[in-house]
Amino acid sequence: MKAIVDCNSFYCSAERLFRPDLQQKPVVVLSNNDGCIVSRSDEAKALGVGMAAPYFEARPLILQHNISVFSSNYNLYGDLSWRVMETLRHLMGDASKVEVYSVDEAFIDLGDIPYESLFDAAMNIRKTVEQWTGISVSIGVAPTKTLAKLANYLAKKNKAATQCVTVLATREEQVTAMKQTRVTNVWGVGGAYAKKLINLGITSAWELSTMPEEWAHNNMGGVVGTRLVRELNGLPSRDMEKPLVSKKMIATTRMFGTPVTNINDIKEAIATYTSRAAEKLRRQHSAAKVISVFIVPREQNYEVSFRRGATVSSHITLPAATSSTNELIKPAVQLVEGLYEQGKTYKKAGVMLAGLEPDESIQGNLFATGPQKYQRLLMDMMDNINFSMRDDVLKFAASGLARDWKMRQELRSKRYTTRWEELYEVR
DNA sequence: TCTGGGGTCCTAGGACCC
DNA sequence: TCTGGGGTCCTAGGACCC
Repeated sequence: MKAIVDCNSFYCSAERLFRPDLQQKPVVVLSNNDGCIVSRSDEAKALGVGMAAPYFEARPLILQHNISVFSSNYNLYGDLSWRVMETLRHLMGDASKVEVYSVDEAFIDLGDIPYESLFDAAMNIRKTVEQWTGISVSIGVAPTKTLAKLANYLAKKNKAATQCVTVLATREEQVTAMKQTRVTNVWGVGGAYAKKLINLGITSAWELSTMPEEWAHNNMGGVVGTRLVRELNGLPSRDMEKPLVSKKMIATTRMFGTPVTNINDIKEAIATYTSRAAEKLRRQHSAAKVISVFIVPREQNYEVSFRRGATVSSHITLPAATSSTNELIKPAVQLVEGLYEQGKTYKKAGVMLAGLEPDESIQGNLFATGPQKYQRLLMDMMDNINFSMRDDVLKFAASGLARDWKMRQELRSKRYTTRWEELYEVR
């Protein structure tokens, strides 16, 4: 049996942990650039705040009901996430039985716990996590990951009745649950597949489970579709996965705080994103061989598109993989010159590093001269200082000083658990 | 009128996830 | 005026090989 443990309104719960006055009160957390709402407490949901609603649209409602608003505080969420996952690993007694799936979710391998004990086991996990970390979670238990996600969906949907734990151990329980669940709420069914399915008159998870595997293969992304149908039928087709040692791609992309027309501003932003991406690269001891850059212009014709114009991107394959910021900034900034068009207004840009390899296996560059040996030392020193002091004490000149394009983040709480200067104070 | 049968590797793009 | 950011997996199709 497998379980999925999912933190309830994670970002909101994290904010409330240090603001006990907000318990039982409506809270929302915004995406980067304070763009849209990415987490809502139950109270905020009940007041009608939509998921992923643009902040400016939800604002009247927020003011009307005095809902508390926070900008994203990823230092805080990252640290609390780690505490939750550590608790799960401790409870399972074996880290390999816990697969961290996202910042607020983990799959757990419950092994052969007898059916009648599953609910109590899950409840014990739920209560321990809450007691040790202050974060409340919901748990779905079933023979496959997809059914566990479905169980979790039902647990969250009716917290009072389920106490945030749903077990789908028998086939009868699974069928009943699937009949109650719309196909759009199945894990792995997104917008495109949902449209196809509904056109065919398939509206419930159960109906999807009765589709022939061959149909799923031909219409829902090949093996992905086959696996999905099998999982709904209780046949495990997605194993527990080993923790990913290192990422296969690293991206840093941001909306601009205000739209940008000047190429130098874009270059500064790209240089800054490249520095950030290179930090991530070094943290996982990788080096990148491919760097790509994209910029997104604002749509000129507002009638046609409410969002953005066509993204333009291009990439360069480097002669040798590298993890040093200055070697990456140069090609990145060059790419901007090829993409930028005079007279256009841009609203977003990003850098992606790919072709990643372990940094100890970088092929020696035949033409390397003395100073290159010290690159790594220099980078390590920069990373250490930037981490222990405040962000970006040390940076490359290409990143700029004024940074008019920097994203908005006006309502961020303190980084209570990761910065000494921002510790919680008790008077 | 006729035009093999395998392979591999790479990239772009679609779909999904939280 | 204002709509996020960071990932993964899979497939199709082209280039190239013998």
